[in-house]
Amino acid sequence: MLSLEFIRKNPDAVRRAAQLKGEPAPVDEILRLDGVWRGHLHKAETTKAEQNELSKQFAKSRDESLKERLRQMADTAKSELAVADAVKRELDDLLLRVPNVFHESVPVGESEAENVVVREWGSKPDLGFAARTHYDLGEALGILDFERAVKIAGSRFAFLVGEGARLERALVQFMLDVHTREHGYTEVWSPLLVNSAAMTGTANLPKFADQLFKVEGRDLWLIPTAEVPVTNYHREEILDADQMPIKYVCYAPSWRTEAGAAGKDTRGFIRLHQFSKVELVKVTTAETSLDEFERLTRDAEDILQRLGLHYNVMLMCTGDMGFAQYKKYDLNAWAPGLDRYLEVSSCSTFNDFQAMRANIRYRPERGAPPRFAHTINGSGLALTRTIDAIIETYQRSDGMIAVPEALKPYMGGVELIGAR
RNA sequence: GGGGAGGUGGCUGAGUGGUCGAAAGCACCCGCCUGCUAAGCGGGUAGGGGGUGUAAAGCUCCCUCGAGGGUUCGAAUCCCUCCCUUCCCGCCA
Repeated sequence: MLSLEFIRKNPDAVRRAAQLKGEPAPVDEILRLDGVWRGHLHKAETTKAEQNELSKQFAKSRDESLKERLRQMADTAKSELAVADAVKRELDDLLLRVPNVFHESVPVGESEAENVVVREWGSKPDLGFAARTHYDLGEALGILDFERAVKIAGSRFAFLVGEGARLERALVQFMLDVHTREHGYTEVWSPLLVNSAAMTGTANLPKFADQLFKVEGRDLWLIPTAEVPVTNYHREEILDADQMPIKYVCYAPSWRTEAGAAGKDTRGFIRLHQFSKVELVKVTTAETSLDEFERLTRDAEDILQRLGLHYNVMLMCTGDMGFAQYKKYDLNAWAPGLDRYLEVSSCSTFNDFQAMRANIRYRPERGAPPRFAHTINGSGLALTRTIDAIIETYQRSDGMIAVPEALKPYMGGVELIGAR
């Protein structure tokens, strides 16, 4: 969230950022309630101060004639505070609904059409024959099964079978190994159900409740990304600056309702209610967050390069970047069969927006007052669509799929999927 | 699931109605002392919010002893609800 203080001092900047993001922002209502809140709070606190003073006198003198005044003061302080608290709750709720501002390097734009490709790696492969889609190939090879998933769970679910499931496991191992051994991340295994406080910390609540699966009758939600539990790992903590940046990598399944995506990507292994992801999360100081964000993006890109997949890096424009993000890159891998790019990673930095919600702070130096940390995350990578890109990029004219060099050590001797 | 114990500052741990945001110890910081280090001596060290201030500093007030309610002029201390930790029993991958 943005702090009340920041909104007080920069109401126009907040309004402008929200408008360019295409998000509503109740700035006027916040400023109004802020005045009301402070009025009642001030009254409550001054009354309380008088009461405390007189109460001390009473403790000494036991002068019963003071009691009636004390009682009145207590009543006044209590009722004023009750009003102040009620207004503050309303205010806090509105604050959670104000979108983040964005970095000056973010292009202004309304839709994905105004996103900017900042770099590309590799080129579209020339297969020498008509490329088939991953779902066509996958079903033919028996490594992807959508029909049976419908029977078990419904649409937007899938089974990976045999060498398909093995491919997913190989990718997970490969990515975790690279990020832990070469990029310096600490591996984390986390709860896959989290409470509302955690969801609020990463800004999935209150605005995006309809995107989440909820456990009936309990304050537990299925995570839409490991970003939620891992970022919240340090909630309510004050960290030491010298232990930062903190870097975690976490493999976890993710669940999303895909509300609002009806009819979109219904075909194929692209947009599912459940998918796997290796997630990168950093908690950094204010000074280093932009650099660390660039590095995290490169760490994710490194996986694509090692897999030999053509991709681009796209800088999201204001209208396409989202409520909480301060700056965001998407990594899009080329899928020759689909003849389009697939978003395999989304890397974002949040400034102190999430840290403020989750109350993650650090002490810049010994004895200094705590500051809010900066949080960063990105997929490194999403498994589902990476598998699509691999299948379509490494397909052969005979319908079999070559295993990328980097994955061979993880495939238990399988070098060609479909050969058996 | 049943029963017992317990949640206090960075840590350990006192504190059962007022003078307690909180003894003491540890840790850490600043001085002094000292060939150097250690020891010793003195001082300091929680977080949040409001007001004032151009701002920083400062001053001042309020809140916070797991969370939320309640009793009381006054609550870390009494009462209620919830959460969590731990031990014993039961169950279980």
